[in-house]
Amino acid sequence: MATENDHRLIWSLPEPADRKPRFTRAQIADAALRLADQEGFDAVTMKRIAAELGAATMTLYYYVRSKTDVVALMQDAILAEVLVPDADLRGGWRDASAVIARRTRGVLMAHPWSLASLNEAQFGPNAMRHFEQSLAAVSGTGLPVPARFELIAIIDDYVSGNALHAVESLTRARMAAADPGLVAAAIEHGVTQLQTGDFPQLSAIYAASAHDDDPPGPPMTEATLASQFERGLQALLDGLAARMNIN
Amino acid sequence: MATENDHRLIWSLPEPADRKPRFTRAQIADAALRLADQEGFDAVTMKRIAAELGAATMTLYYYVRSKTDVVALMQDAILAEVLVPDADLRGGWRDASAVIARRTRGVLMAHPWSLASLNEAQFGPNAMRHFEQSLAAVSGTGLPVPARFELIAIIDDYVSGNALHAVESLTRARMAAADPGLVAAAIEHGVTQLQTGDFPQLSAIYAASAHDDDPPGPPMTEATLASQFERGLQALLDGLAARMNIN
DNA sequence: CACACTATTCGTGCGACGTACGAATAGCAT
DNA sequence: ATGCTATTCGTACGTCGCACGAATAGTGTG
Repeated sequence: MATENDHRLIWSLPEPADRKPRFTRAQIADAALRLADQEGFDAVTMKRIAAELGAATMTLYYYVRSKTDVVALMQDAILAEVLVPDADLRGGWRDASAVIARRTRGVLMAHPWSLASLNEAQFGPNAMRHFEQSLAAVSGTGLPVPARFELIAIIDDYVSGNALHAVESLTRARMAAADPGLVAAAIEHGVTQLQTGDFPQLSAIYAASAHDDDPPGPPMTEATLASQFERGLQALLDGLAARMNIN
Repeated sequence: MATENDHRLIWSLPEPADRKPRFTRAQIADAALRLADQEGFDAVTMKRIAAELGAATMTLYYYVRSKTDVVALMQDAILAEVLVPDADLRGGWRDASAVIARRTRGVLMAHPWSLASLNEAQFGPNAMRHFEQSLAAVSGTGLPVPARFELIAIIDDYVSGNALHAVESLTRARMAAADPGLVAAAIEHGVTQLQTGDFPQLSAIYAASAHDDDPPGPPMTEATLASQFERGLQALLDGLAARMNIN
C-alpha cells in the first residue's frame, strides 16, 4: 500500500533559488500551458514540457514533486486570467458578479482541459485572489458572511456547469463538421430508437422538424451558447436577489 | 499523424452474439463501474476489468474497440440511474424538473469520476432516455421547442456545476480530516498571504472569526451542500419561470 | 462421428507514461 | 586551486493502452 502522504500544496514549498536554477516554476507552468492549449491536455507530458524548455525530463523534478504539482501550477496560472480589473467591481453586487461570471466562463472555455482536470486542483495564490474578488463583488449586499459564500458558490456552480457543457457542445459540433458521416450515423441510429415508441417527446419533435432540413433549435455556435449562458445567468441572479432579499 | 477515424458510437456497432461469447458489454461496464466506485477511476484499467471478469486483458477488445468505448459504456450505465419513475413527472414542469435535477445530482456525486471523464462521453441509449424525460418534464410549459431545450440546458448547467464543486468540497474535507497537518499548513500559508494587505475582504472575515475557533461558514457536510444546492435550484427556477413567463 | 470453418480467447511485444535512484556537472566559498 | 553541494540528467522499473497473430473451442456439414 502506497502511503500517499505529503499533502502539502506546492506553494507552501520554497522554490529553488539558492544558486542558479535554470528555470522557475512559472516557466514550467507556462510551457505546460502552451502545450495544453495548442495540442491538448494529453500532450502535456513531463518529457514534452522539458523538451519545450530545452531540458531533460528529470530536471523538472527539481522544481516540482510530481506531475500533479505541474497541473496545480497550470490551474493557478489559469486563475490569473480570470482576475478582473478592480474598477469593474465598483457597481452593484449584481453587475460585479456578472462581470466575474462572464470572465470565468470565457477563461474556462479557452482552456477546456481545466475543467476536466479539476479534481487535482489546489487552492493557490490566484485562487485566493479570485475568491477575494468574488467577495468584493458581493460585499455590497450586506448579507452575513455565510450567505455571501453561498451566493458566490451558487453562481460559480452555474458558470462552471455551463462552461463544461459549452465546451462539450463545441467539441461535438467540431467533430460533426469534420466528419459528416458521423452525424448521419448518429441520426440513423436515433431514428431507429425512435421507432420503439419509447420516445414520444423526441418523436414529436422529430416529426415536426421533418419538413425542413434544419435540426430543431439553433446551431451550437459560440455566440448562441454565450447568449443562452447570459439568459440563464440573469435568471439565476433574479432568483437569488429575490430569495436573498437584496437590491 | 494518426488518422483518428471511426467516430462511430459504440452503440451503433453490433454486440457479438453469433456463437457463445462469454461476456456482454453490460458485464464489462458493470465490472468497470464496480472498480471505479470502489477503488477510483484510476483503478479502471483494461487489465483490472478483465481480471474482475476472470478473462485475459485482450479478450475485452473483442467486445470493445478501445478503453474510450468502455468509459462511454460506464457513462451510459450511470445515466440509467438518473432515470426517474414516470409518475414523478406528472406534476408541473417545475416539480418535475426539480425531481430530475436532484436525482441527477445524487448520481453524479455517487460517481465522482463521471464528471471528470465527461470529455469522452457519447450520446448513448440512456442519455436519450434521460433527455426524453427532461423534455417530458418541461412539456407542460407550452414553450416552443428551442426554449424547452434552453430551459433544460440551463438547469443541467447548474446541476452539473454544483455536483462538480460538491464532490470537490467533500474530497477536500475528507483529506483534511485524514491529515490535520494539511489544513494547519494551508491556514498558516493563507495567513501569511493575508499580511500582504492585498486581501481586505478575506482579512476582515478572518479577523472577525479570530475569536471563536470555528471557520466561517458551516462545515462542508453532505447535508449542508445539499440544502445549499436546493436553495440555488429554487432561485434558478424562480428566475427562469419569471423570465420565460411560465406558470 | 470426423472434419473444416471461424468465432472467440489470449500471449507477446511495442511505445509511451510517471518517476525512483544515483551518477555527472557546474556554481560558489574558501 | 579545491571542496562542497546545488542543479542537471541518464538509466531503469513498473504500468498503461493496444496491435498483431497464434491458440482454442463452438458449430454446421459431410
